[in-house]
Amino acid sequence: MKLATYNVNGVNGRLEVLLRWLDEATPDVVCLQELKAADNRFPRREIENAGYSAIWHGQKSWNGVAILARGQAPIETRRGLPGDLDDSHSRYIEAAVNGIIVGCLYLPNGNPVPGPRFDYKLRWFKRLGDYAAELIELGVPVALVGDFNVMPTDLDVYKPERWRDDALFRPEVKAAFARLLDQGWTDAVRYLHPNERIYTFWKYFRNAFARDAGLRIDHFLLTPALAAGLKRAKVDKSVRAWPHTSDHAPVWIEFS
DNA sequence: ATGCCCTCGCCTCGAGGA
Repeated sequence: MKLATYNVNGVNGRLEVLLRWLDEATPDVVCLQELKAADNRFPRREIENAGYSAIWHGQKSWNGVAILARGQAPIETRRGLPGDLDDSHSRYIEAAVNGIIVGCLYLPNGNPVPGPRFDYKLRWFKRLGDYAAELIELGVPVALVGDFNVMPTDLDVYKPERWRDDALFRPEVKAAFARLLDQGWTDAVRYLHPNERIYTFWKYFRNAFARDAGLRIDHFLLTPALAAGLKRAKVDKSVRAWPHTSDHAPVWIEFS
């Protein structure tokens, strides 16, 4: 099974790039983030014509997540993270697909630090941790996939010293990610490539992609049974160089 | 220390992104 994640930065503005990548990469299941589109603006027909069924949780202008599956319909199991009924951001959707549970998430950015946005990020991360603990206790195969907006270690940042005070790299945020690993989740890309510099995002500014000034912030967290079957992991870096591309590249893993 | 670029909205600049 080939499972992918792609922060598209606007699903309609990015539709041509998304469809081209789906055609070339043919992932079985795809988690999308930053749709930046209301539910009725999701390009369902174009994605179905590409061979994918989808569920999505949209929002006008901001956020928005979706799960796509090739040749089958994802069965929605959750929409929105538990723990705060007043949370209006569309940042989590979950489905049963291909015999596993896939949670697609877009964790808050959190900048500037300090401030209400950073507080919201920490609260959201706490809710994710509480829910992830429940999921892993179930003993069923689960993948938590998406844009976590955290670089877990110095190896995941082109210039760590420049990012120390940023919401993506603050100690509290790295600690929240580490707590997920302590629960028993496996960071799939890092597990397969323990010492490699791997980035999934490059700013649009300052020619960051050409300089390879990147960050690794898009992740796959796997329960033990899924991690045991891991075969490959790759960033489709070439997509980041396409015209009108996202600032993130698609990332995928393969497992049995 | 800041802006660099890019998205969306109802809009030709502002907010947010990371």
